[in-house]
Amino acid sequence: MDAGFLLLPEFTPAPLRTDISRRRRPATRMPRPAVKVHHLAPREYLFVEGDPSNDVHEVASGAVLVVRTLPDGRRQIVDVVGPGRLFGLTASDRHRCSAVASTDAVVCRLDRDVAARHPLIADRLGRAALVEIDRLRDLALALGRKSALERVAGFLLSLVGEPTSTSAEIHLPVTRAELADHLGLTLETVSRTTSRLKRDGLVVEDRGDRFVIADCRRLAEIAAGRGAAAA
Amino acid sequence: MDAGFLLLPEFTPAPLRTDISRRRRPATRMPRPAVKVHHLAPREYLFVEGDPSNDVHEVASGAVLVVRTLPDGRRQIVDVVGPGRLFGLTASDRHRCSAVASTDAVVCRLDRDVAARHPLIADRLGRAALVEIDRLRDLALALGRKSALERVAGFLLSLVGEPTSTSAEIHLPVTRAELADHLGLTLETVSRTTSRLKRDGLVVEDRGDRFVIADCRRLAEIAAGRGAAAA
DNA sequence: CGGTACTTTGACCAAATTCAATCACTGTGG
DNA sequence: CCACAGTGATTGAATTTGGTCAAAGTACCG
Repeated sequence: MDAGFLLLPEFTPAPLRTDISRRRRPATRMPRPAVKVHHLAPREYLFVEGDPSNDVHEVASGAVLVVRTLPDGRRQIVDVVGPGRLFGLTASDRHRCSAVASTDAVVCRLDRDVAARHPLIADRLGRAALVEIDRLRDLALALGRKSALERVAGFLLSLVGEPTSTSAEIHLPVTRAELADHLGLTLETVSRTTSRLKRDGLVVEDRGDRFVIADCRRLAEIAAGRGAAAA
Repeated sequence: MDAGFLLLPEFTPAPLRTDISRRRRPATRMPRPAVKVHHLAPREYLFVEGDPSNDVHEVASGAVLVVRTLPDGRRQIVDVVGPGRLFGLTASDRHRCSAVASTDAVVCRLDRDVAARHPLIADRLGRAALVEIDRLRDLALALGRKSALERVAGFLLSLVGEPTSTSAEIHLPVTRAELADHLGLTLETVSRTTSRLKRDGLVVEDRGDRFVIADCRRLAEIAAGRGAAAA
């Protein structure tokens, strides 16, 4: 596990990666704040709703789901956090979400106040909060106004690193059920939708959690609601 | 217009109010950053998607809608901003949302970098960002997992100031269409839902934009998905 | 009084959910 | 090595929630 190297590095507008391809280090030397490293098995919880929100977290490897739950069990995954991204931000002194690993994962935990006193980290924290806002607005747009096809297309695209190539290989770090809980759908609808994408030749699947997007541009058109058959 | 007094005061976890009931001032004296005051008519835009995001805004009076739009015109209102709240936060150097007044409104505009250098305001900005994250997560939960009835009930409750009394009077600062665009519904569904709430005696309506919530507790149960007839 | 903008209501429709098998893959034990 | 759970994914049929289309209804304003 190479988690120890990822000590709250400079912010990366990181795409979701399940492997760590490079390491970054702060531009200046500061006293290292104490970071606790956690290893999580799939479905293992890091914190749950109601826990004190004294610390912030960073994913070193794997993926962590941030989940908001209704009393009757319905749940909305508000974030799928991949390596290099911070999570656990809230204005409240208690978490209003839970955090679960969706794969084997390593996360770094850092005391919130310590982080706030460390100028470099504090800056990164502020930036991460703003990025989170942008991300959540996109999610709201998807949940409120997009069709199942558009939502799924958008999510698959979000797994692609650079928005470049016309084709890309991605790894789904979540099950269909989790995808459904993230996209406000049922797992059956998600399954039908991915099947349709395959049937239409937009993606090729190998082994359930591994996809090849045939044409990112087309998929992006669909995700943006500009696709021919948006429904 | 008493907007001049509201010079980015201390953060208030303010409920949506369309009248200014009190003023606050910073705890310490700092050189006043230059604030520009804007008066907006209903449906007047303050900024649109793509505009440079060089400044942050605060609503002094009225209400402002922050809107994310799809190329084909579908839109998601990601925030309904009432007096005392900041808006216009983003990680990007260009706005990815538009901001429109839904009523006559007064907003204060402040340069972002100036704000960042002003410790008190910077602090408030950071806090506001975290509050925004919590708010957007709630919205995502509503859009992704709640029924029309639950969404409308939740929105009406969000208009109530203190979460105290068993009954409360509220003012809707938005049209049915705007409410629909905020809750991911159509205006017809919103209308049907408010009608149902009236029929069931949960709210009483006078004059379209003025409601009396009969029993906040019951409405909260419904909004949380615990209500008897959640559908 | 007529016009405009917004809201309500109704009838019908469709996208997505629900319920229910079935299928595919993995790992285990005989 | 193969049968068999067990987990997750897919597919199908029926249902439902909310959307679409259309027609009134209501309030406000010149």
